[in-house]
Amino acid sequence: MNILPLSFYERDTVEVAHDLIGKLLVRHVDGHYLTGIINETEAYRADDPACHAFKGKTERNAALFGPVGHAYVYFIYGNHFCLNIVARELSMISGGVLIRSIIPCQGIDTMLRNRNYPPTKILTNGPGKITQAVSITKKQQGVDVTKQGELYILSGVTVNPNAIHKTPRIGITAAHDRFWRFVVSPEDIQIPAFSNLFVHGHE
DNA sequence: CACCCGATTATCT
DNA sequence: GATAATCGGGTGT
Repeated sequence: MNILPLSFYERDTVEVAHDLIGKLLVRHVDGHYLTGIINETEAYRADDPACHAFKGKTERNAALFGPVGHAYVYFIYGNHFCLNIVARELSMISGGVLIRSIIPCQGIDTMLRNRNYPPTKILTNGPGKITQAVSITKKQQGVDVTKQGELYILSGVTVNPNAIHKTPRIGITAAHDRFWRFVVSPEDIQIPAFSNLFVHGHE
């Protein structure tokens, strides 16, 4: 179980979005580990009208132009935070991968409390739900997820490529011909019984 | 389960 | 002043 290195994120944004499926998102907060397998992502590339960075750099989207492997967090609809990981080829000026859904693994009790006890099935199946469940706000703006700290990503599990579906991205009208959303149903992810998915720390 | 709609505010024009 | 990479509650099938 290894942390994903910088080089993982220094590739085409769409490729990284695809490859993040099956990886383990780890949030370490208040002495608790809150983790889940990433099962839905979307790519947003600089050359793409749907990307926040398409029209250039602003205060809000600045992190998208920063170093790869760092978090870009934005606030939307007056209520919700959404988590992206900056990823791009060196030739691209910006780009990021929106984490849309995770399968809760560790710290489910805390995540349930953070979300006011919904059915576990819908605990973290949306970008705004994930950030609420694992306590991510703009305080995590720019966090380096290639370093073991408050937020990072581990290698996770292997996913059958045939189980990963490609669709247009959710909630946008621009560039609907780009199938840059990647999703796999929880049933199609094998989580080994005696897996090393459990993250251990000093508690 | 599918669709519809209102809430709520940081950010940009 | 308008907009938004969403959510949850409501209604109807």
